[in-house]
Amino acid sequence: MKKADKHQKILTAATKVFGSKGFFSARISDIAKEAKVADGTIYLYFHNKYDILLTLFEEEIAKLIVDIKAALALEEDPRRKLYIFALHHLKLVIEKKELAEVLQMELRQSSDSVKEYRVTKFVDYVNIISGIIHQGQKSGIFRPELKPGIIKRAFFGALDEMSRLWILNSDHSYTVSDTADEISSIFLNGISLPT
Amino acid sequence: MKKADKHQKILTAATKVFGSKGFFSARISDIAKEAKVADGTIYLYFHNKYDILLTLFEEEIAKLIVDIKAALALEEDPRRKLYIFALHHLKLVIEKKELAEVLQMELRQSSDSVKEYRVTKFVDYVNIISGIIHQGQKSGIFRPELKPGIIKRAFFGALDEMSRLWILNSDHSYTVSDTADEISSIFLNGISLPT
DNA sequence: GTTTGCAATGAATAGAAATTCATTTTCTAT
DNA sequence: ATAGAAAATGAATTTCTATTCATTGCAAAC
Repeated sequence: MKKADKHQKILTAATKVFGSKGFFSARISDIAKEAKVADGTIYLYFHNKYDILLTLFEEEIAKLIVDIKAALALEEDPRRKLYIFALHHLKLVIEKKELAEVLQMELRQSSDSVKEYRVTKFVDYVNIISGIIHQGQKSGIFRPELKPGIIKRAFFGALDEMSRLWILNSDHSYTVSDTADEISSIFLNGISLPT
Repeated sequence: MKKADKHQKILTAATKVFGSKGFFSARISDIAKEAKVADGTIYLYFHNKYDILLTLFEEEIAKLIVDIKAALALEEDPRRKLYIFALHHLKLVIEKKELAEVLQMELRQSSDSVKEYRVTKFVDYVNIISGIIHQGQKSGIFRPELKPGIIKRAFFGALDEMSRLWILNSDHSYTVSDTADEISSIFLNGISLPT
């Protein structure tokens, strides 16, 4: 097995374990077991437990940003873009459940190092939304008096809370597309100028 | 000092410590120090570390639900009610910063016991919103095809995400009332029937 | 002033788990 | 086939901190 493979294998295992038990309750030996390597092997690839979490963020959120930007590049209309963002985000939550669980929990930790991290990668992701709002305001589709800084948060928060419902309760009363429809519909009605 | 005082003193200290370091990184000795009691004293009032967290939820969220229900009882119009909820919630975040931090973080933990807890108290709180939506739909003010189960989440998520911004970044670009205005305005526009 | 019972203390204990490292296994080049 | 290097192993060590409990302090009762 190539070195890169084992790096990824450990990260995948860590995602699973962190996702189900949370960072603090996860033991290195759990991750090792899941990845089918010895405990010590993990230290050949990562400095320590926290480094695994950081690397996971770094690599996974980066991928995510690339993906969603690619999807958005195909659209011009800000209204469509907002919908695409919602759909894409919610799909991700279903398809990469474990990763979503890790993000859900760990982004909220208040350890200083996570705080510092958050202001880089995570904010990049959320700023994609304010970009869309901005564009819509410039082209006269969205109400100009609304603050993109608040809307991006509100919109992201709305999506994120739905994820929480799905992840924590395994509740699937609502489908991804119903939810994306309904949330973007509320927001689009809420922020669009009357025509 | 009366017994009840010390119980409260420890809870207050715990709120502060959990809020700033998170449950897992907080040491019992940190809490003891903050409360100005000996480590052992804490065990005269609580069974264990986790019991402190649970009690904190139990007592504080209960107070919160009572408060907000009282404020809402004074209003009849569902549109006003939604605004009041937003304002009340955001005010709380500012006034009881440490409690808000604890809720932010700990409600997202995936330990089974927290999960179980969440389905009782916390859901009661969020259900206040769906109650308002329901009322508004019955009286023909809100679009009837929207699902209260999604809206409540979206609305709560939007508020909660703003809290996160304030708590984690000490960012105060936006005031409480501006934010409550803007978020409830977006939602009210988004969910109301055209008049 | 002494006894009694409850509350508080904090040093000692115990358990858990992150990390290390001497040893073993696997791979690579000759 | 074999030496030497590189990677992997997992038992032993170290660290950390929740919890315990023998001791001390204190206030009311007698």
